Amino acid sequence: MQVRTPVDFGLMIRQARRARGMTQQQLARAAAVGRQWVVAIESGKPGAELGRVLQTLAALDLSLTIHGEGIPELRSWEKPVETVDLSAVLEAHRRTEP
Amino acid sequence: MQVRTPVDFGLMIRQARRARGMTQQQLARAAAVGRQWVVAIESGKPGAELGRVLQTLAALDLSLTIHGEGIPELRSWEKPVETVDLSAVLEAHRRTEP
DNA sequence: CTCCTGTGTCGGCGTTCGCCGACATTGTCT
DNA sequence: AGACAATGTCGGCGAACGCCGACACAGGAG
Repeated sequence: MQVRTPVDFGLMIRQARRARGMTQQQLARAAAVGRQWVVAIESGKPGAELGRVLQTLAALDLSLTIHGEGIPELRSWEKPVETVDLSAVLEAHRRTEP
Repeated sequence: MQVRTPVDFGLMIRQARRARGMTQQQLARAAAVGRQWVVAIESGKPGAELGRVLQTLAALDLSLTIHGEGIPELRSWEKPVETVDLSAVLEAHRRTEP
């Protein structure tokens, strides 16, 4: 789901919170923010501080992805391990030493 | 690319800005924020306000995606148009009226 | 009906943000 | 060498943030 505005964040957070059966109070504790702040962010407050937003997303186990020109698809440590065709390697080896 | 912390946002924004050959000043103008603010966000300021961050991402033509349990994959208006096998439809029609 | 929970709003307070102007530093030109 | 652009940092100021306590208003459960 794409997010373009603070309101989008609000809707997503509320939706995820409800889906987990959490109350605003519980989410606030889990994210280490005030309950009021949760009310504010869920209503789409544009002035909300980035750090707390990310804390909240983490508390809800939500993940954020960014993409566009000049942005790699994955982080270096997220890169899948290079795959190898083991059979081909063994076959090649057998040919060298029958 | 996944973003978890304000620093991640900073790195991505800087990378995208450079990829577009923009200066901090230009980005600041395009995003309607102060040049200093760009310096701050690129260094990963956690207190940065959400609204400006989104403005900046938009100015760089970057898109944010959120996913997790309870979050739909697409917005309603983003749902791909239902595909139809035109050939099958025509074929079926031919069978009814040869 | 009453009690309780969940949510939204108010005022107050201390902290922090964001903008501006100015300066220092670095790297790249001629 | 000097000149210039780009970046990062400082202080000051007004505005907004976020937390707290308290209250009002549904909505259910007893």
